[in-house]
Amino acid sequence: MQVATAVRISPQSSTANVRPIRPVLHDVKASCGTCSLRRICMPVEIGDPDAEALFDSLVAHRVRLRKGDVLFRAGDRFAGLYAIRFGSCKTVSTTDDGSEQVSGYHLPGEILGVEGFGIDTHACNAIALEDSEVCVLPLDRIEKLAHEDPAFQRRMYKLLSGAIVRERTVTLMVSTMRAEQRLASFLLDLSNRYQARGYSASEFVLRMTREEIGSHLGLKLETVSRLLSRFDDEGLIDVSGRIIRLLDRLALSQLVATS
Amino acid sequence: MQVATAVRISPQSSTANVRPIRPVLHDVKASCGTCSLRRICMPVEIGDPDAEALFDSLVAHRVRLRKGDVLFRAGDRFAGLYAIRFGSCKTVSTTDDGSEQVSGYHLPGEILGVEGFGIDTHACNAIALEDSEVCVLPLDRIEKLAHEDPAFQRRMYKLLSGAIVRERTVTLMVSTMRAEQRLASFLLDLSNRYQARGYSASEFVLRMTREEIGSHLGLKLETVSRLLSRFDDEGLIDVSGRIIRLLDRLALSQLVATS
DNA sequence: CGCCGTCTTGACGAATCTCAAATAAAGTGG
DNA sequence: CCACTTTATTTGAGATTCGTCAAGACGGCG
Repeated sequence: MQVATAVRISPQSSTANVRPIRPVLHDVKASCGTCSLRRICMPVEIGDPDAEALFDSLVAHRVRLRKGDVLFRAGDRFAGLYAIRFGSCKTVSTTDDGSEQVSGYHLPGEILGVEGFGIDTHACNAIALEDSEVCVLPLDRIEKLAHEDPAFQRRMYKLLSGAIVRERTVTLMVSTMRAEQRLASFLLDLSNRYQARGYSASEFVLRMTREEIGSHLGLKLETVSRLLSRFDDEGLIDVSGRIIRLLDRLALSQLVATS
Repeated sequence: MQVATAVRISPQSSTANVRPIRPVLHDVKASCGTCSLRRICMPVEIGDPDAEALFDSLVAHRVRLRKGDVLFRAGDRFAGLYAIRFGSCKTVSTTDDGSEQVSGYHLPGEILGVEGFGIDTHACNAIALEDSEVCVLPLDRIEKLAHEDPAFQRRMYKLLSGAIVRERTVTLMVSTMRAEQRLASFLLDLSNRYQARGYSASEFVLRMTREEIGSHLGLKLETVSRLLSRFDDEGLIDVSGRIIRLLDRLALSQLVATS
């Protein structure tokens, strides 16, 4: 049986020349039914007890990741989806002509790997930004469940189309907004997502470097740094390294809205 | 029964305040089996005669669109997917804060509406760029076929995940490439897609205005115009209004590849 | 304590946008 | 089919935003 293997990459090597160091597998009995993130992760439309029973067969096991570990790599055989249980991951997309970009910043309850669904290989790299744990949802179980339960089937479609819409929003943001608007938008989005997960909406820790944030927003690290400093000066936020406190959400929203 | 109605919008009104003028419905008996675009549009992995029979039930009818007609609008109830039979469409995404972008330029054989799949409403507007005809694939037929035929199910997943990957590529292009690279990339992509459909790879007509192209690439119309002129001066392409002839693909490719 | 990766800040330059005006093309009604 | 209106395109000059290069500060870790 093909299992997901998480490999750790040494900090200096970015993507090329990585060797598997430590396959980390945890075989915790996992159940979505008792998971606190279920609302966010896999909400079934109706509280159907049958569906709930089906759900418990979805997660095969969990994988522990340490900061920098690679969950999957572009070109890897698509074996299933991954749900973040705690921690955070980034996904990095690469083009044939060498350019590279942080395409996503993923929080607990979010599903990774959707871009490989239906294709046989993953199209990006997923890397842990801190010590994390993910639930492994094997492809065959997903397909079985989808076939048996129309509600779950629809949930899968929703997952995929939602990813399309989110990608478009990112494109739109990157191509129509100025740097300050992109960053404000990024901070507000993070705030909302943390809040939805029960964390503080006004204070959180950025798990990405300035460079990674810049890559995600189509900016250079110096621009990100300068803007964070400026937002701080203007009293919009409070920056202490990677700890961010939002002081004036309204002003941030207005900044995004200004043409 | 809810059917797709194509409405025509007057040129001056862009998106807001549009009224249905002329619901155009054609009830041509349609079959994928005999369609010349099948390879591109709905390729089934194996030439399975059973699958082919199923396929013929997929298209309910076809709709004729005139230039400027709206196929569906953001917020419209999602009733199914649309396959372009001839002609071309653009999709326009809007954010709540008012910014708007041409998110796609769609050619014959391409499927529209995937971003609404699994959600109950469409998330963007689809507008005909010229007189066109699209096949209507109603949701219930898609779901039925997907449930009965695993190969078709996989095809659907592939369609959705492919859209995710394509969106990411666009984001990456917009956020990492310079204007000239984006435009060169756009022209080469169009050329490839026309070729795949049996049209000339070296000469084609742009169905979008400079402004729409700019919107799609995250550029202003003046920049698009200037660059087209420059490519023409440099002998890379020949521009006559919206007719484009690619003269030096290699140079265009190299332009895209240069860091 | 010193190294290394990360972050901050400044000065300068290049890419792209904005504004403006002229020209070309397309659509409209007689 | 033509004159007229509207829209689309081209091109220039100047302004602006953001990237580039560079130097130093900060902070975690061995």
